[in-house]
Amino acid sequence: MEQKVDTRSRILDIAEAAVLDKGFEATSIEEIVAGAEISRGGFFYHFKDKNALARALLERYIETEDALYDDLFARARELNDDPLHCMLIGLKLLAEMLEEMPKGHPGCVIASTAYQDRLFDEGVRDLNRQAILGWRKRFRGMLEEIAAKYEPREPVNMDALGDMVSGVVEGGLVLQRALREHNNASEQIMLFRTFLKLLFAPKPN
Amino acid sequence: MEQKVDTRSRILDIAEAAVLDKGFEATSIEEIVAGAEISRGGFFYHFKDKNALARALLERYIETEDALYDDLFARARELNDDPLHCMLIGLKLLAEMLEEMPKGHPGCVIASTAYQDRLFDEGVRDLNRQAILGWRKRFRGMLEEIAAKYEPREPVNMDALGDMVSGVVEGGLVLQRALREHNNASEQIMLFRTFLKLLFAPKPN
DNA sequence: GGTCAACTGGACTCGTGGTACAGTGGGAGA
DNA sequence: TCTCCCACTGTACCACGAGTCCAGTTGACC
Repeated sequence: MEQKVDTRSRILDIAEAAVLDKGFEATSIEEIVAGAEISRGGFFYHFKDKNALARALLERYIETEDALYDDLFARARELNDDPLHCMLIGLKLLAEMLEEMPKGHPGCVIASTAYQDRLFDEGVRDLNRQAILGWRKRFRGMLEEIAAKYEPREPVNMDALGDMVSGVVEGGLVLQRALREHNNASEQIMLFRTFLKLLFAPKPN
Repeated sequence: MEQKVDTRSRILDIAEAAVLDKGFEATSIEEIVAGAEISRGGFFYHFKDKNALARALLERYIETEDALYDDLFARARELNDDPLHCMLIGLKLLAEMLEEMPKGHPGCVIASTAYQDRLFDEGVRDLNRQAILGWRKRFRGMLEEIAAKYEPREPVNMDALGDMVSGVVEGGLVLQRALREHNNASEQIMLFRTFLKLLFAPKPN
């Protein structure tokens, strides 16, 4: 039982690193089994095909990402009870976290699968969709709390504003991947933070 | 001579549509030659391998994208000479353009290649990089013009702010791809526009 | 009539995904 | 201690797509 869990998650670890490094299609089962020191048969014992691997990878990724957001904004809330300040602190923490990663954030599995989605079945695509909708809901909730207290200085679509957190992170990750820089995502988050500050700043009367 | 150009760009047309639809790796040479009604030999006569195809695709994409931005902001400038208003009009036009595409924007080749970049050689990756750096320069220039006239209400990193245009578009495209919605990118651009409005709004004294 | 660019078409190699299945080693339960 | 089953190993095999090689064809133009 221990070994089962062990091998399976070892496969996932190796696969995740490889997929984030060079993309799903470019990662061969051969190199995964070599890295995990198992046989090809062993791989197919755990995952019926590459699609099943993709699904497991996505599930795990979304779970840890969600946990990370939970933790981040819980800490922010401890530091300040005001919804706006809590959001601003949370974003700052997120930006710092992204920046502290020595090689930069590995890149988001979401975007990576979104652009290769025909390789996957409907289930995987739906997982992807649900993850983003989940983040929309999460951030939209936080933003509405803010808006209830501080009237926005310009009219905004709250769903879109909630999406902007994911969008800015995804976009930043695309940039830093393509540019081979390492702090674009965190800078983009900080700009979004500035946007929120301006949007919800109390009107000078 | 005519036929050469004709066949080559016919290949590129078919390949571009297929790549944007399902990703580079998922597009087989078989289907490209079937679509273009040529033989496999004919394909390899024009492109020595898939990498050469990717490069040509990227070059063409970047060229048209640049031309589009040129055109868009030239029209915006005609409508209003003030740098801030010109930028705001240009962004509005961009958002409208994205929205008018019936099936939504096909998705950006940049992001798609960024997440599969190990399939390509250094040249293709560099092309990608240069394109984004070009956009950074373009938008940074426009933003500096604005900042010279309207003092920003919050300190911002101008390179990052220039990148935010690309980032917001790329991020929006990732979202609409994954969500299967069709106006996320344009909404994200409109939010960025609101950000600029707030950032450069003249201070009430 | 000869040359060359732009192909066609077929045969072949190689890497990768995926199937099938027989066998094995070790731990848990009877 | 025997048995069973889980978690594999190892091998053989197929399909498919990328890429190579090359011999031959067609049409334009000098």
